[in-house]
Amino acid sequence: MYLKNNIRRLLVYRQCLLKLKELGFEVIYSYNLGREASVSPEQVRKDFSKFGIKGKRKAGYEIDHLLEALDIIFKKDKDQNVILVGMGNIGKALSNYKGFAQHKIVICAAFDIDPSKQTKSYKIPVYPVEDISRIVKMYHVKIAIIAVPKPAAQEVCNRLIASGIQGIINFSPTNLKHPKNIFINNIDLANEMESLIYFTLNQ
Amino acid sequence: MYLKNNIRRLLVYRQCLLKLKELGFEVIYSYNLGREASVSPEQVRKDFSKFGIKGKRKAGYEIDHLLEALDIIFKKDKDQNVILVGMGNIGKALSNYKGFAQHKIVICAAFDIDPSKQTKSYKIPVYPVEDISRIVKMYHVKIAIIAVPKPAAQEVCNRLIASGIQGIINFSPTNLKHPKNIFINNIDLANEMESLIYFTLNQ
DNA sequence: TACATTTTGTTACTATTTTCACAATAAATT
DNA sequence: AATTTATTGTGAAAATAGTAACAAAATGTA
Ligand SMILES: NC(=O)c1ccc[n+]([C@@H]2O[C@H](COP(=O)([O-])OP(=O)(O)OC[C@H]3O[C@@H](n4cnc5c(N)ncnc54)[C@H](O)[C@@H]3O)[C@@H](O)[C@H]2O)c1
Ligand SMILES: NC(=O)c1ccc[n+]([C@@H]2O[C@H](COP(=O)([O-])OP(=O)(O)OC[C@H]3O[C@@H](n4cnc5c(N)ncnc54)[C@H](O)[C@@H]3O)[C@@H](O)[C@H]2O)c1
Repeated sequence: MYLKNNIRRLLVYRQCLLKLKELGFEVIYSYNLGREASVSPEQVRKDFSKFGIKGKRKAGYEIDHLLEALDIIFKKDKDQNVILVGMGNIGKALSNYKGFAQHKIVICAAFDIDPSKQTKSYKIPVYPVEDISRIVKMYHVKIAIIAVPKPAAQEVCNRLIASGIQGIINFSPTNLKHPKNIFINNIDLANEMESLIYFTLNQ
Repeated sequence: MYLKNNIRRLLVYRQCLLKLKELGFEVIYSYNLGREASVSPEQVRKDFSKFGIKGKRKAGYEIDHLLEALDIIFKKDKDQNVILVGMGNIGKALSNYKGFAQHKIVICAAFDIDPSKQTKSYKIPVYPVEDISRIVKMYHVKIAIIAVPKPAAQEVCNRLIASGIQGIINFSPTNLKHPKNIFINNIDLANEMESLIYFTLNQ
């Protein structure tokens, strides 16, 4: 079953629901949430329906109930440890970001090849790359972020996979070779800009 | 016509082609490129076909010809000026990045509400937000990047649109309200991590 | 030149996603 | 209690995307 867009939308709904809750709402209708998330009301209902999340006819959905259901889907009962490789521009930005905490995402360690980055002056400890395997095992880490220059990315990827990492966010603008049981989410910021430019300029 | 995935794949092909060219290839077959881009050969051919890009039966595609065709599709004949609002963690990372140049993307100015950021010590000039409209008009800027905290994002978005911006990359984790002729590409890094975690943990 | 081989380009097919339509039902109103 | 109204949940229809199959074309070979 192909659920990619579905999952992405659920995550958007989650953020909208937190916002709406903060604004004092306790119950929402599919069209409220749809308006907030830029999605059609039918799509909202179908997305919830696919995961067996129920509302009440005429009375909409209880926000707290939705958030609980989403927490179960996304396993938000405990923190998810993540490691970061490459303490450069992007790596530093990510390691400084406080917003991951409320998603229960914790960057528990970072790694860099440059000894001058391996200090305790960052918010998270920065180790040499040789320590990846040890730390991954120690903290049962499944997810890693690659934020190294393009020429180093494949080598880092291989090392991560050999250490037991199962999912990778890759910021380097290159398509990494990997076994098909490993998930890779490429975030290519230049391509994101280009595609925005394309759609903007072609009306 | 819904071309979103198509366009994204073309951008991936572009990066693969540049790499393959660097490795000395002059001609590639759909399966070479497909392997490099993690896409089926049929999909590669279909994508090109949709944009009228032709190869030669039995002789594949000339890399230079493909790159030229892609340059036309993505209007790479001249630099594309882009502005950046918010000179914090993400803003600084983006403004330091040298890789945009080879995509002909130029961050020509940045803006921040904090006077201490409005210095000439960054690689690009940082102005107060009141100057957005003036600079946008002066440089004919169509595209902006929002890298401000969530609570400021909508207000910044409104100002950008009022100044004539037509496309926005939004790093703040919120769904911006906007007229439908404006394109918004939301890059929500926490959600990207969450969706990777979802797919990784659900096998 | 005829024949075999390879690879594109496209059409037909399949799968998935989104939209539409409306019955079911809960709440509100008379 | 009956009626009206609003909203969900879902099955059917439409749109989109991706896969497979294969004829057409280019190249190589006997
Ligand atoms: N900065 C941006 O805004 C931006 C935008 C788009 C894409 N990217 C991509 O993101 C990646 C990181 O970009 P950046 O600007 O942070 O780069 P950067 O050069 O600032 O940082 C890279 C870091 O990786 C470390 N490193 C190099 N080789 C390593 C290895 N083998 N193992 C471990 N660490 C290693 C370096 O010491 C450095 O600290 C790059 O691939 C870049 O193309 C960055
Ligand atoms: N840093 C990350 O890794 C990361 C990860 C995910 C999401 N984000 C999101 O990206 C956005 C930026 O994150 P950051 O870490 O760079 O934040 P930051 O706090 O480091 O920087 C924000 C910058 O915006 C400026 N600013 C505030 N209000 C403004 C206004 N009204 N007009 C112009 N400038 C204004 C501030 O002065 C500051 O320089 C946030 O919305 C954040 O949620 C960041």
